[in-house]
Amino acid sequence: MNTKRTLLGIYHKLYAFYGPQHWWPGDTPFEVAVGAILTQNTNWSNVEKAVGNLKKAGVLNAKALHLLPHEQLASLIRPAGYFNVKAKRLKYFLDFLLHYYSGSMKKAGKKDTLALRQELLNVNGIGPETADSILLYALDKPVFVIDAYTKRVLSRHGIMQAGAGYDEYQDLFHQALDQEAQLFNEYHALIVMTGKDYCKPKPRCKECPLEAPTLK
DNA sequence: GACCAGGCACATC
DNA sequence: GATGTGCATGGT
Repeated sequence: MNTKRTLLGIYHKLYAFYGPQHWWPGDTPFEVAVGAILTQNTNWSNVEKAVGNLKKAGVLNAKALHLLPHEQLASLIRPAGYFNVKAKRLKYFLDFLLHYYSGSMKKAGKKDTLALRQELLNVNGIGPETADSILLYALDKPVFVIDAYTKRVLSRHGIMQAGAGYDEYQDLFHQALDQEAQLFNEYHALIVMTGKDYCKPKPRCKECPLEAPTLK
């Protein structure tokens, strides 16, 4: 099987069907990074409410957010769910960003990509998907983001084994595609779009594998 | 009322 | 190393 051709074929099909996605919805790199933490296992519309609260309160910047007491921060991001956990995770990220990069995403973006990725992974509350979302969507680095949808779509089509890990999925895209942030940006966003059309795998589910209409 | 959503850390085996 | 569990709101 020619993986490169397969992945490019899927990309073009999705792009033709859905069109450009213009991700990530966020005004600044910092807002994108905050959104990446808030969206963990959460519907985006809930994240929008939380981000809206932060904006309305005038605290959507590293220093102000860092000064906010836990209870106030948790209260503002409540609509995003897991608000106590996410308040802590935001604080850990802010500790990191302020300490090493003076709170500046722009400064962080000047660091070597793989080195910065490792630094982000060392922050409690930032795992591979969140780190890569920040690198790609906030800092425009060519790092492919793997999420539950990516795994579902690729495994459902037999391109990857269902049990494969994050790095295996990511390697597949990195090896098959040109290292272009814009391509990775659009492709992952399109996978999320079509991924919503795939049923979540369940034990004894007779509908699986279900192919999304766009890929048939 | 059940299920799902753009995860992650931690405990336990 | 693999598996299970807690975290929580809001839409369908």
